[in-house]
Amino acid sequence: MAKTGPSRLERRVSVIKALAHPSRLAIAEALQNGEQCVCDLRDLVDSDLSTVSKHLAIMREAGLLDMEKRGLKVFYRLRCPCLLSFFECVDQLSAKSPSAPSSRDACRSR
Amino acid sequence: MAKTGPSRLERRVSVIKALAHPSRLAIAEALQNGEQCVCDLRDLVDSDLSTVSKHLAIMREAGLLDMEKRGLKVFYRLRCPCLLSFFECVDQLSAKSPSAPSSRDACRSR
DNA sequence: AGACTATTTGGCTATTTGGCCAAGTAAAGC
DNA sequence: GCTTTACTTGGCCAAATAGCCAAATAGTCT
Repeated sequence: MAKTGPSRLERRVSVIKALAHPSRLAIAEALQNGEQCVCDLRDLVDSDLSTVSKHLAIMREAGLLDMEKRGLKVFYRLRCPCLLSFFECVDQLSAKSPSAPSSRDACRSR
Repeated sequence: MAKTGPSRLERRVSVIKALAHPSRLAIAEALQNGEQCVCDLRDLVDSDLSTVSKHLAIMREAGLLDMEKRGLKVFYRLRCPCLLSFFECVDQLSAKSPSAPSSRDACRSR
């Protein structure tokens, strides 16, 4: 039963990669307020529809998004609201300038 | 005072990008157990020392790591322990197969 | 069926990223 | 001051990623 598949590390990386792009991150942020169709998201990130569609495919394959077709439109939504806490962590890390002198306590929890 | 600098989105992206690579993520995970020197981390990810050093620079510039030179060795440590909760979120997202039928409740908190 | 709208997919190039080697720097030991 | 150890930096090439256009698909409407 050689059901090896991607390791935990690889799965983690694919989720993180799916957020590691300005347009994709902006999409994830926007979807925190509820589902949106592809054309709305295209307006948000202002790039070609095909480009947006490919970004969404990456996020979907990483497990970030669910899609649902209703009529002509396809609606995407976050599969997990835990992104909120995820972003809080990211913001704490990005709050201070890189390795600045007094940055040792960028997060209070230490 | 045109002190624009990188936007919040760009800063978030740079933190996330710094984790979006198997070696870098493995390093971040390892550092959850405390600081390590570069040569230890090189053993961990098993690539050229120069490659590891560049990975560490990326993580440092993103604000993820602090470095400290003691004697000949350079020690790196996480600047923020909130990565734990970050990874919990990532794991919830990566736990289920992409958009599988019954995956709507990959996270209980909904 | 044909036209129209919304989205995805394929193909192509341009840019970015990753990794190795070689050279450079910095602290320690002799 | 020369050697060794521990790392960083620069250069170069290969591979991955991003974005655009054109073509394909799917659902609506007439």
